[in-house]
Amino acid sequence: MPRPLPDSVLAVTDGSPEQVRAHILSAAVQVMTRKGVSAASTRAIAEEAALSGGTLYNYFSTREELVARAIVRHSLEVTASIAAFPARAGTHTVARNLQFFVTEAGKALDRILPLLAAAFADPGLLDAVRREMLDSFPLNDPAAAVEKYLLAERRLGRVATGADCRAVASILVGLCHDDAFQRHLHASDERPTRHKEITLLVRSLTGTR
Amino acid sequence: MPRPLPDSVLAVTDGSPEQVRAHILSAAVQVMTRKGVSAASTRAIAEEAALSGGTLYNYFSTREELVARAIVRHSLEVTASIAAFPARAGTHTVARNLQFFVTEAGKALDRILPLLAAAFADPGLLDAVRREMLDSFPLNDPAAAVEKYLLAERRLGRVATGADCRAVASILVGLCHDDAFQRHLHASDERPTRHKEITLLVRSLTGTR
Amino acid sequence: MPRPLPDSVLAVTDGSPEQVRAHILSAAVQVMTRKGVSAASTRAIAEEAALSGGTLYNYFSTREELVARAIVRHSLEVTASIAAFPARAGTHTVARNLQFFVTEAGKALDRILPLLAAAFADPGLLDAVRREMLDSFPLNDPAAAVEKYLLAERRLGRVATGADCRAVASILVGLCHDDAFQRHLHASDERPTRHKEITLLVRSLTGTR
Amino acid sequence: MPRPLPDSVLAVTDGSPEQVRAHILSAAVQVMTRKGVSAASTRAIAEEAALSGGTLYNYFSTREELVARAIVRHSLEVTASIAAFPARAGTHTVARNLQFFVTEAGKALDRILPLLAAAFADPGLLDAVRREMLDSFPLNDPAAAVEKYLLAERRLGRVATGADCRAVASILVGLCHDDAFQRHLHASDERPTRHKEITLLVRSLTGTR
DNA sequence: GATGAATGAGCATTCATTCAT
DNA sequence: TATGAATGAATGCTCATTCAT
Repeated sequence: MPRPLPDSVLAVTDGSPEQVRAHILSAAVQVMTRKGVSAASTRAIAEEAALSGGTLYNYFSTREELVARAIVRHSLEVTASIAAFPARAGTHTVARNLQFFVTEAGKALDRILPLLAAAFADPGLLDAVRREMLDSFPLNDPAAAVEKYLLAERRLGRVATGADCRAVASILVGLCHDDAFQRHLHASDERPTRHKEITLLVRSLTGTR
Repeated sequence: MPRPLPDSVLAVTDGSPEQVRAHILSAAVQVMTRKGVSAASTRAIAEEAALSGGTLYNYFSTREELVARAIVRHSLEVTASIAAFPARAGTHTVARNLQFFVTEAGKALDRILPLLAAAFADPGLLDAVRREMLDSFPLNDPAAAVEKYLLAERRLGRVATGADCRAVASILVGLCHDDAFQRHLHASDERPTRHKEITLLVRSLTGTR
Repeated sequence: MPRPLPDSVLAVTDGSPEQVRAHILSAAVQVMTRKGVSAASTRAIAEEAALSGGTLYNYFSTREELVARAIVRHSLEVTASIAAFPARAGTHTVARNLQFFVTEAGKALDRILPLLAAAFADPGLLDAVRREMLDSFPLNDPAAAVEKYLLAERRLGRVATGADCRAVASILVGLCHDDAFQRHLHASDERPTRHKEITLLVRSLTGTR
Repeated sequence: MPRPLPDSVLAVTDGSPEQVRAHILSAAVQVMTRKGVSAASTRAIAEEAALSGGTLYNYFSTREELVARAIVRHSLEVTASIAAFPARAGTHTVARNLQFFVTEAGKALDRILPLLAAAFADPGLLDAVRREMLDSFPLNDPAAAVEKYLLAERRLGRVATGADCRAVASILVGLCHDDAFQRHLHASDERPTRHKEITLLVRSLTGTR
């Protein structure tokens, strides 16, 4: 019988469907990152959002849709900083910038991986995530950001004209994925610097021997 | 009606504990790959194995142990062929061999990724997988296999003396991980050839420009 | 079909949480007294209450809590009449009143004993019962009621000044326990009158020989 | 396929059905007293007896029969010492002897009560226990032992001729039951001496005021 | 006889979803 | 429109019992 949204919700939203939806998604992200995706039951999300369980269904049609949307939204937020990477062109050294990317992308992946892993483990959820990604496009494409950065450096003359920027970008992102994968698999906190690989790539980019 | 294993099980095993255990693990892998790890309930596994639910517990002490063992065992089987990769040293061309590796490792990863992802999504299961991996050591380490291959090529003179074989191996494996990740995330069947990246790596290996 | 309580439940409650809780507790008592505490599974209780199994958990957090509460509540109800016993002081004869107590307490114990026995047999349940008893205090203490009655009789002059009322009360309650125990152990319906023991006690109380 | 009983069993029995049965009952008693009746699964009993689970069914037709028999046997053993009580007639003082009885019977009841409680909680088991008791008759009847003791004292002149020995015996046993009951219900280790009640009884026995 | 694996009903509990209020 | 109680299927796991060997 109680009609208005609880005060605690109105305190952080204007009560509009969009904002309430966003509020619920934030709650879902909170729960998922704190306790894991499997702990993100509708009850837990509703509690975190300070809403009744039934209310969720006024904003999302199933738990799957809600969780998928939360995963994608969180991924977008976490990778947002990557969009700024091309702006580093011309600053520091190329090697140091690539190193920086590996470190930052690594941190971002650490936060995303558990959520995407949960999606990979559940075909229905994975489908929902895919649908959601299509709607949310363009996703932050890390390889594209790196390529953009390298092309800028090429224009600045800090990278050889013939360098295959796309290939180097792909490789760099691959390294990040590998690192995150290994870290999770072996419960390691070590964050490899990838010095040697970056050196190899820089040589390739600059044409030095 | 308690005693003999059902005919359907005896048809594919000799009834020995080892084979029954393997049969159950196969059933678990079947279910997990077909329906996702989250659908691999004890009931579903028992049904797939054509066994009663209680019987599972004569062979495994918890569902977690059973699933973890199935994941690790499947991973070992799928990556077994990688151990043979170093033997390609001296055959074909280095580029073609690396290409071959990317393709084969990609196929293997496609089969493993969903299972490992499920482990990543469930802390308890991940722990069990780690324990299981320790028992099953040595795991097939793809980067080590590639490095071994490259070192052999260097001995054969097909790779420059100064080439950083370890770094190239790391990069190659990173590419594979990235490919598999992208493929799963986007439900793609495309298998990128990674021609350009391999070219870059070969140049680095041979010291050509 | 999720929402309203079934008609059969609304027929005996007003639908308020307190009454539904009481209804569930009654169902639990029914099952326990009819089939034994070991048969009081959540399913059986839910069925007796004409509710879905999950609904129980909206009113009690575990089966143990539910069963313990049912046991204590039932015990309180059954022993409620004992609180009125002291009011008999001055009426009838002391012997007849003690006889009356033995009979009434015996009937009450017959209904309680199997439930308390079940608690004795299950450490976890026993703990829960103890906790519940603390909350429900003051429990009806039969010995205290008898002592209170005897002290009143002493004030009225129907019991000798030097009589040890506490000791007599203890003894009387002990007789009741013994009777109930024997009755249950031997599936007997016989209700011993305890004439001779009461005579002995009355002599002690009145100082007659 | 293994035919003979395991060595560990043959080490403590002669392999005859009676002794094997007794061995199994001992194992059951061990488990029940150590872990509680609810932990006395057939598996646990078989393990304690160092026998295969199926073997139990060559000696007992159901778990219920086995457990009931173990309970009754244990009760007989524990109360065996009571048979010796009448021999105390003429020694010490009557009061002290009654005190001794209360203490000893209390200890015995503490060991029996959890087992009988479990039986009271489960109608099927209780029936089995009753059947078993009929077969095992005569049970050690504590009240009868006390009465026998008191009659002997009467013959010795330490108890008045007119004393109602039967009634006093009943009362004393009732006190023991009550004590055990209270102890279990309140998780108490206190063992009340029952000084005042015994004094009352002794006065009744000796005709003193 | 002794074995121990197979059985499947049974257990307490959780959960996404619904819908009368 | 928000609520929160009702639902009942599903979960991992245990257990007494059977019976081919």
